[in-house]
Amino acid sequence: MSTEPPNTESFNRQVWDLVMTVPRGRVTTYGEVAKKIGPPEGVDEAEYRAFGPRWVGTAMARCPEAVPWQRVVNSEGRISIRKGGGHLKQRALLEAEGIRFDDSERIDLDLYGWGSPPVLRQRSLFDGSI
DNA sequence: TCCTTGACTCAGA
DNA sequence: CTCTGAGCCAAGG
Repeated sequence: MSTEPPNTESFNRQVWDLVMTVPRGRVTTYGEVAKKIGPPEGVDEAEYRAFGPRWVGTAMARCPEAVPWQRVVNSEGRISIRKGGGHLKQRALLEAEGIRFDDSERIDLDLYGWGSPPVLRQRSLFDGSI
């Protein structure tokens, strides 16, 4: 098991359900999603820490239409590039939601991260600072 | 059968 | 900041 968890069906469903709750204009990471879900039965913590994020990525690669897949980025706050050009559409969708990318193609997770403080976001939206 | 390829992350150098 | 290795497996060419 590495690219896929023991019970792929169940794990994927959990990933999709969770991502469904990420609000418009916000992003989360593969690692954060994995952490919130926690290791499936029979998978020890160490292994899950190592592969959970990848399993989430695999799940996202197969998500249903209704899932806001564009709101999941990597731990650096960058869009993971893959073959097929999906990353280009992802960037467009995120910008359309009001998410800004800095000069190095990175999203400020303190600002747009799922769990970031509202205060920070408001101030930034107001004067463009931070 | 062998080799490549995955929507990841973190620690080290 | 960049680049590697480790973690370690299934599917397809």
